[in-house]
Amino acid sequence: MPKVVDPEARRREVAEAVFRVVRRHGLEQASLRNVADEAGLAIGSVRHYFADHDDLLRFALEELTDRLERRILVHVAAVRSASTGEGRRQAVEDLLGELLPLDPDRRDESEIWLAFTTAARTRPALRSQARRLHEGLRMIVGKVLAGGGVPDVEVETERLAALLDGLALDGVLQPDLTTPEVMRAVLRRHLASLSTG
Amino acid sequence: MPKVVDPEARRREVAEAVFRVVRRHGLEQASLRNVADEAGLAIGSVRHYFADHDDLLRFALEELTDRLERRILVHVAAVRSASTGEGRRQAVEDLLGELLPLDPDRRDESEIWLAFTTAARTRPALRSQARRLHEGLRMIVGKVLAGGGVPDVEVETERLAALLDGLALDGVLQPDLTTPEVMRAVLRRHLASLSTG
DNA sequence: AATAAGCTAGCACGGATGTGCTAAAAAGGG
DNA sequence: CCCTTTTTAGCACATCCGTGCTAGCTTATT
Repeated sequence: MPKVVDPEARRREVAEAVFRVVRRHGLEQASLRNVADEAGLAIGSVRHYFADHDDLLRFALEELTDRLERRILVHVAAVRSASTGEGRRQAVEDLLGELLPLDPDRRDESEIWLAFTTAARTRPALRSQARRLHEGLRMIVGKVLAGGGVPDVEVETERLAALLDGLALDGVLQPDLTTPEVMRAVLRRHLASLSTG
Repeated sequence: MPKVVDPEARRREVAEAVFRVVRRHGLEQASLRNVADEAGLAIGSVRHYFADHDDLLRFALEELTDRLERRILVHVAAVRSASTGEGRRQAVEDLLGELLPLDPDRRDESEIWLAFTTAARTRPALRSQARRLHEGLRMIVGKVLAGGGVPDVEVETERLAALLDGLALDGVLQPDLTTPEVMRAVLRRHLASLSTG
């Protein structure tokens, strides 16, 4: 009977506003007021869709996870179909590159990822989702390595995953030093050393 | 004529209080009030030693940098003196291990490092010091690799530095998964692959 | 003992934050 | 057309923040 608004779509729009605020001014500035302003809504409207502030941030992190997962899954299929050799090498590089701030879109996503995962250390509301994201990434990396016949999969998984996390961190915090070219070169070098070593 | 208090020592004590608050509750909780409470001082006393809030955080980050630098420099000498072979390998591992959360002390330091460097992205007051820290670490890693006769020093420096950053990040955020043993194994594996590859 | 300076304590202000609550507005089904 | 229910808007309150000020305390020197 009333104005019908897909509540899930609305929540996603608000999450987008959260992302923009976080990118520009950091997670600690993602207050209800700032987010509502950024979304062009009144604070009361935002609160109608979210139980409280924690609920808002939690949903935003879930949204980020979903988006990332969707993007990665496409590449997983590509790696599977690219049977072997050079084709597979490129597919793996493309897959892992999705986790690095190589272009403006992925840069935004990495900035948001970094803000949320680090915040999760002291924000209980974010911990479980941050944990899920962390484990999901390890699972993907582990499967890629196992599929490539890399020995010592456990250590190598953590090594590659840590390298990706570190590259993303550096690329976000010192983008003029850790440029996309540098990140690509490092990733390629690492993958090459896994094949020969 | 008045009670004489070494002001620099006082500033360092307050910085310690900042560190404790940051470790426990995050950088965004390091307000003048919380820090003063933690230090057992009145807010007015803290403000007597620091021009403003930015000055406090800036000094704390400089203090962290100094402490880290002092610890690393000892190991640099050790690496230089350990001429070659197994002795050098262990010395290098010990040096780089200082940058990882391998024990409670270094864990504290890594937590604080992560909080400050990530905060520097959106806090202008911290940017220059965070930059200096970042570059200092690269310099150390670069020299270690060059001294070890590693080819492609530039790419390898960024690769190892990113790996260390990533390991520290994971060790801080998921300490039950990325344990000291895991970190040590990954670091050792990486260093080994540099020698043989 | 008097004094002058460093040091400590804390009040007051304007602004921001999360949340409880109320009331207006909007719009599709009767 | 009207009514019901979702959606929107916003006020009010307690709390916290950084900072400008102003006193009072403490103590080494004269």
